[in-house]
Amino acid sequence: MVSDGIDRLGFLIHDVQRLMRKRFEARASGLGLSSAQWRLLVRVAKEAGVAQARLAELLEIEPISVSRLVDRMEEGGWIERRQDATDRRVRMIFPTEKANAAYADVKSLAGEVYEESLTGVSAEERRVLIRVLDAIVQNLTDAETSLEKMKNTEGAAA
Amino acid sequence: MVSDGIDRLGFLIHDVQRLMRKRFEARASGLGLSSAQWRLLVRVAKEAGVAQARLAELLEIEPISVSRLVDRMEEGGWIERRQDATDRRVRMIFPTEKANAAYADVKSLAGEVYEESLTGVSAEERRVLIRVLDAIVQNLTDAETSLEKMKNTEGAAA
DNA sequence: CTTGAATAGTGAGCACGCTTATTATATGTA
DNA sequence: TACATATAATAAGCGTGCTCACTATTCAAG
Repeated sequence: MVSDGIDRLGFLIHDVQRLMRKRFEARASGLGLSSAQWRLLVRVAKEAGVAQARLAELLEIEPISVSRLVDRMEEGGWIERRQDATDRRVRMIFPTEKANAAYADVKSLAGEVYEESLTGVSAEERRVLIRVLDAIVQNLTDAETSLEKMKNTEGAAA
Repeated sequence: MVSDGIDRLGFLIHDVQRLMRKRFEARASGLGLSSAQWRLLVRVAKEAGVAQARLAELLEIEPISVSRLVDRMEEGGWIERRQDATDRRVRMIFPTEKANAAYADVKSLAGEVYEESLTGVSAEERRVLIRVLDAIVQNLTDAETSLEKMKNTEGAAA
């Protein structure tokens, strides 16, 4: 069926993501913190000293993307790299004082963007939205995982 | 309130967008068509001869981004630029035969990704999802517009 | 006609994601 | 111990978005 709007799902998600990012960054531009940097900072604030490889898992991006992001954030004074004493391959990531000081402000700023986005959307609709988005993430993550596992099984079987 | 999950809205939207894009491109990689290129192609298929500036409006991206995208799509043989006879500034964009031939296939492929994403999501939940996403786009687009227009005039809300 | 503003498109250069490949270090095994 | 494999991080280079600046062209006054 076409009239249900599902055929626009990809376009809608794409538009919403872009608009929310732009809105957030317009507000946070004074701080010099992008939305990608904010996502990383949330993780680092909750788990100071986390390794880059672990951040890549948590953020579900590639390790190389974390490298570059951390480069810019270190330059911006948001985080710092430290050597792990027991494994010299590892760079542990810590938030700076600047990051800790800004954290609460940026979080409330993000909340404002969410509220602005959801103006006129009922509590029940909000619950459904979050539930469905969670389900989509689950569906696509599962599918990805099973694809990867099939590749391995294929190799073993052959 | 934190426990309703709204504080994760930005992260969720971001994750869903990224996962859907990756999933689409994994399937369309054989064709050599990215999701951004597919978005543009949908517009061009519906309105052959559209100017780049109009495409930028429709896709809600900047004209320079359209330029680059059209460069790559022209090189990939998906579209072609033609001069407008009455306004020599304008480049009119037309789909190629290759694009017309692939259109139905790619569209059904996109539909598959949507269905896969929404596995286990009820018809009612899907309606709510689309409705709320539309509302968010409206809220953020309106806000953007009104911000620009109301830079100097405070108050006087409609 | 001439001038000035608006519009269409593009160049340069940045952020943030990716794939592929490389280096340094750990770890498992013969 | 020595060698193969796995893991952590980075380098090179691409796609897609952006801002800012620029050229070419059209249009609106005068």
